[in-house]
Amino acid sequence: MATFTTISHCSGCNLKINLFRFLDDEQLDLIDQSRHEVQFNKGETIFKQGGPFTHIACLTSGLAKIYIENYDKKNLILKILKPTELVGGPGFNVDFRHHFSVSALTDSSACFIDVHIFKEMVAKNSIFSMELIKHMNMATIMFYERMMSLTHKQMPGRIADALLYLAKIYKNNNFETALSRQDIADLSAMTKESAIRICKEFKVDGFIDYTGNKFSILNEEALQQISKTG
Amino acid sequence: MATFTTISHCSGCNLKINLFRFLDDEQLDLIDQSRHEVQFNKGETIFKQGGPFTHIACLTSGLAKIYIENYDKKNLILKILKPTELVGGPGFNVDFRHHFSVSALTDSSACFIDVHIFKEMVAKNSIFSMELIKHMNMATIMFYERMMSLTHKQMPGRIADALLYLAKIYKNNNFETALSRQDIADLSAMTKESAIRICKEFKVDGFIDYTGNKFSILNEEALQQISKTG
DNA sequence: TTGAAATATTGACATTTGTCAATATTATTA
DNA sequence: TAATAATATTGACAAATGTCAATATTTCAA
Repeated sequence: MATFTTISHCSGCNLKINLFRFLDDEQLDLIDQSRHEVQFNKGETIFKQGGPFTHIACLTSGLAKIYIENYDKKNLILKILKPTELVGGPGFNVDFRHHFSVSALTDSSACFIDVHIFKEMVAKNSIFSMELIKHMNMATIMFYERMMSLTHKQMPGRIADALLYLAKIYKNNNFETALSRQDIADLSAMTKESAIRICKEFKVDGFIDYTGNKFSILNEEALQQISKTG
Repeated sequence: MATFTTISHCSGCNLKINLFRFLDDEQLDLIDQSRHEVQFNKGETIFKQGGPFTHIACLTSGLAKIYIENYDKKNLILKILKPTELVGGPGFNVDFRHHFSVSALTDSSACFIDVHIFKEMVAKNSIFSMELIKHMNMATIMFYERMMSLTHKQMPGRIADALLYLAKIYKNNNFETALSRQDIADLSAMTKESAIRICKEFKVDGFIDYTGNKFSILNEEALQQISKTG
């Protein structure tokens, strides 16, 4: 079960969060008063697609996946969330519902900030709102790349992208991933069988190696090339 | 060649543009002074991907496509732009470059607004900035749907989506489209041959009819169903 | 009006990708 | 620890999709 705890103060944490740099002390206090931290176990849902958008979350530890759920079972992972990234969603100022789900890939903790208070910050602090817009636009730019990768590359290119992305997430070409094979498939818009097969090919070709969930990228240039070729 | 003209005043036009409702008269005047209108011939480029993002555009007549260009030749049409929609892009507040191209599908005209002035409006008018955020988020929500359609549906589902989208653009189930078959393919993330084949199937099945670029949706429910089924 | 040039259509075929079922491996719990 | 469930892997096959080439049709300019 998710449990509640309290950590010191936002100000100790906020330096890492790009956006909150732009709040003054008073505003930061206001956020600090309203926030609360929640612990999540691996697999637990942080935001549920379709559910009410009452809080912005900041992942403070662990790893989470942001994904769109489908009528059938085919999910699409939009992004892997790592500390100390913020997650809200496009329901902000629209319908205040979640348009994706977020769930913990590992035991995690997240700070929740009341969206009304967040909204007030945006309305009252124009520097903050300009930065929020920048933040949203950067997400959109990444999203465009994602879209091109998923719609215009064949499976090897998409798996190469996924592996390079994971290496970036883990900040290392050797990483033990919390993602299942199905997650890797959901990140690459293909079936898990296909994802497994392409990974195996890369392994046979000597571009990567792995045992279980421990991956090593042995030839990053080759993967970059495959990513480009599509 | 594109030519310059002048029309009366923004205030005559702004009622139709959701966003500009939230500017006061003074701000509207400021925009009015800086704006200029340009005529585009069919096929001409309005914004070029990679180029400098100096102006926001508002399509005042005609139809345009917003698309991402690829290293090879495979473009992806993100959306069809119709009057009187605004187009800027995610380069705003980020790198002030265009991350997609926009080109006229028919002879068109567009008003250009200096992005510095636009930015000032956003910074100075919090209602306007909140609405801009809403506007951006609505685009993102539509984009998510697009992404799921393109990555998780098979070709018939994607073509059904494209045809239903076009009917919405033209506000009629009978329309003569300015899109080429290649455009329809670029909207559906497939080759033009495949797009043609699926359209033909729909025609044989009696769901649609067409001659040249004149399309009729005869059985919208069937298309909706195919869209759902994937 | 006529002849390029561009666009659209079709068919044959190869390739890519998904499906399904069988089996192996790993994690979890009684 | 053994049994069970969940996850991962593999192979055979079917279905979906792209490629290429040939031909038809339309558009546009001289």
